[in-house]
Formats: sequence, C-alpha cells, structure tokens
Amino acid sequence: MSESVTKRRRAGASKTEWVYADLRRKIIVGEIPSGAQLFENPLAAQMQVSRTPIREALQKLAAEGLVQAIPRAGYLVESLSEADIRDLYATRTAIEQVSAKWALNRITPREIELLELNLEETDSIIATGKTQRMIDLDREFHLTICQAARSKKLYQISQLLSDHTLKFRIACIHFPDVAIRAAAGHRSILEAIRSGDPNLVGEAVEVHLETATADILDYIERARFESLRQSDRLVPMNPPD
Amino acid sequence: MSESVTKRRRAGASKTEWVYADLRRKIIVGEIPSGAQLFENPLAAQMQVSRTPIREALQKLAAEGLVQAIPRAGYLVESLSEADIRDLYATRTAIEQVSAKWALNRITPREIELLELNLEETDSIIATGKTQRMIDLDREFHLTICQAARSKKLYQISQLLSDHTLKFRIACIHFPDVAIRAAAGHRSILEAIRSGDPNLVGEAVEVHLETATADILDYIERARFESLRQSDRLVPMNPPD
DNA sequence: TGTATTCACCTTGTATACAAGCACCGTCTC
DNA sequence: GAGACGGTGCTTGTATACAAGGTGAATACA
Repeated sequence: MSESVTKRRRAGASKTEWVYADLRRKIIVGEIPSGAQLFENPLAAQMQVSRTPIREALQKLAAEGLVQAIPRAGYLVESLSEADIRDLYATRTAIEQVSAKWALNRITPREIELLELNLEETDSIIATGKTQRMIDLDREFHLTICQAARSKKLYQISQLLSDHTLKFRIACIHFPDVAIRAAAGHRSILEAIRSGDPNLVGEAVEVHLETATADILDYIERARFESLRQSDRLVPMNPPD
Repeated sequence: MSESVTKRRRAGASKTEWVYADLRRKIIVGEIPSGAQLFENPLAAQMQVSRTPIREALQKLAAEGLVQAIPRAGYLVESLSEADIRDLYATRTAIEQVSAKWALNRITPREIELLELNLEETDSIIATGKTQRMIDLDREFHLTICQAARSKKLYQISQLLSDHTLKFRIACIHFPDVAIRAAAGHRSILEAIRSGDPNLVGEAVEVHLETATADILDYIERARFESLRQSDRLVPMNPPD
C-alpha cells in the first residue's frame, strides 16, 4: 500500500507545473518586470486555469525567492537593490570558484571540448548580435563547469543564483563591449582550467564575475538615468482592468 | 490601486504558513522520518484544516527539496543516500569556509564574545547530556559565523544546507564522543578566527565538518546494522487507517 | 474645511465538490 | 494454473463557492 508510490511516476505535466514553469521563465528573463504585482485572478484568466494552480505555482516561486509573498496582499516579483546584486554576485563568485576548483580533477576531455566549442561559437556570434544565442552560450559555459564539479548540491545552488541574475545579464549582454569582455573572461577561465592550477582558476573566475558585476551595475545606473529623464517610472503588471 | 500592496502586510499567520512551519520542523528534526509518504487527507485531518493549506505547504517544501513531489502519487520525505550526505557536507564545508573567511574582516567583538560564550556553555553541558541544548548551540555557533560574513545569500544557503542535515546531527550528537569532537572543532575554528589567518580558518572549518561527516556516516552505518538485526525496516507514516 | 466613520469592493485565504488517474483485487478465459 | 481484463476504491488534480480581511472613497459630522 504505502510503498506503491515508488513504482508510480509518469510524465503527464499538471497545470500547476505548467503555470509554474511559465511564470518562472517570464520572471527570470524579465518578461514580467521586477517589482510587478501579481494578481491571482488575472493570471488565472490569462492562463485559462482556475486560481488553484496559480496559487500553488506562486507558492513555489515564493519558496525559491523569485516572488515575495505578502500575506493577504498578494505577490511582488523580486526586486533587487544594487547591494542585493553585489551580494548575489559575490556569493556566485565564491560558489563558482569552488565549482571550478573541484572540476579540475573531475572534468572530462569531452567537457573541455564542449567549453572550447562554446567559446568558438561565442566568438563567431558576437559580430552578428544574436543576443539570445549569446545568453544561452554564457549560461551553458558556466553550467558546464559547475556540472563538471560533480556535486548535485553545488550545481543546484549555482543554477539558482544564476537564474536570479539572468534578467540583468540579458539586459546588458546586448552591448558588444560587454559581450566581448564576457567572452574574454570565459577564455581565461578555460585556459586556467587547462593549466590545472587552482589559484589561477580562482583568479580567472573572480575576474570574470567581477567584470560581469560591474557591467550590470553600469547598465542599471544608465537605465535609471534614462528612466528618470523620461520621467516614467516602473510599470506594474496587470492594471486594474 | 496597484501600489497599495506596498503599504499592507501584517502579522496574522495563515493556516498555510502554520502547516508549512509545522511540517518543516517535523521533517528537519526527523520527527517524520526519511522516506515516509505524506498523504494529504490524513495530514488535513490531523491538523484540522482542509487539504488546501496542506497542499500549498507541501508545494513549498517540495520547492525547498525537503519533500519529493511525485505527480499523482503524493509526496515522499527526502531521503538521503550516503553519497548525498557526503555531497551535502562537502558543499556545506565549502560554503562555510567562504563564510568564515569573509567573517574575518567583518565579525564584531560582540560576535566573537558570543562564540566564546557558546563554547563555554557547550563544555559545561556536555557532561550533563542535555542533547537538545547541545544541538541548539551547535547550530548557533555555525550560524553566528555565517551571519558575520554579512551576506544575505550566503547565510540563506548555509541555513538551508544545515537544515537538510539537521536530523542526522541530532541523531549522533547524543554520543558523548561525538559531542566532544564537535566542541573541539568549534574551539579550533574560533581560535583560527582570532588568529585572522584565512588559511587556518579554512583548515579548521574543513577538519571540523569532515569529522562531523564521518560521525554521521558512522552512526548511519551502525543504525543500519541495528535495524537489520531487529529485521524491522523503515516505517512509513500514516498507515492506511 | 478637516476629520472620523461607514460601507462597498477587491483582494487573498480556506473549504469543499468533483474529475481523473492509477493500483489493487477479483474474476473470467484459455 | 497463468495471464488478461475490468471494476472498485484509493489517491492527487482542479474548479468553484464562500469567508475574511483591508483599502479607499463617499459621507456624515464637528
């Protein structure tokens, strides 16, 4: 009776899962902007489901920290201050340093080849301005290294931290100079991994992620300036129709 | 209208929150054992609420990884293999090494005093066998250091990892020799922090957590042997009444 | 005119009813 | 007797109805 559960399990995606995945994607890529308020009823109407799957998805997102649940008042999409972003990136740096160092003894030739191919495609794509592909490549590069560390937990943590900052990365990787700096950073990380020197790897990861932090903060600074000039503030989602 | 949400927020705990907190506590301390299957109806009956708050709480626990959701078949309390425990502790070691190193430049005299007081109380308590207090002190010691790192994210991660292994720690800290080793480990961490040497700190944290890992794995080994001898297996919760 | 108060409306929180899926068990057939 | 088949009773998944709480505006009153 009780042990029967271990036998079950099939692929049929429930509505809750679907809503969760969809909302999550929209939030981490910034399609739903930071600080936006989420209402259950409009979401339910939009997605053609009842409030139940919506609520359950929102609970999961709240547990992840992607939305903030405010009792009896709804949900706000996580909105990061400059200090939060610094903290997030400092933490991510530390984690990826560990990952890369662990990866040194565990990475396979095939994975190194993947990193190399990633760099090559990145180089060939920078000129074209194919932003979406650029973002995927950036993400893949980091995750490949984290995967090579062969730690489930470390990988989970890396992915989570990475997701929380994805929207900023998307926003600023549009700029060619940012993309070029990212590619250079990746190359020196790969070289450090090839060298097998833990200190070199730590250094390369740190430099790369500090550059990324600076690029993001620069972008935010500029964006704030822009939005002030246009004197138009953050637009909340779901205007009370 | 939309911005009103920022003003609201009060303390009234919802049933969902209450159920979540209660289930979470029971799971992390091992009151609900690893591998137990959770059924919505019995839980709802037990806690005198409908299935709705139960489901929402379970979703949150699933997002945290404390329970595993199995579509159309319910929820299993997370059950860690030996490899999982090793991984968890290796990751925790890395994170706490970072925390302790960051703490070096940021910890206050007051916090160092707290750590000292913690050690003194630990010493005085080991003889008495007051296990519960011992567990709290252990937890406090680690969290104080993580807090001194002044990173919200790092702290969150530390806490999460710590919670996932709490039940094992509770189980084996009963043994005086384990408690003594833990206290010794804590003392050398504090001394390393006082010395201000990052390498020494890293070393002390690593030694302490590796000892803890070994103690836990030893305990599990012994427990498995015991349970085999009594030929009684893991008992699932909520027998089909 | 300023301030307190009531009330309507919109939100989330909770319970419940119903739908759907799957495992188990008895039966039926070969 | 072994295997296929279908019903039954459990489970979770989803929708909906209703309760409770809070905001903001309209109103009454000083």
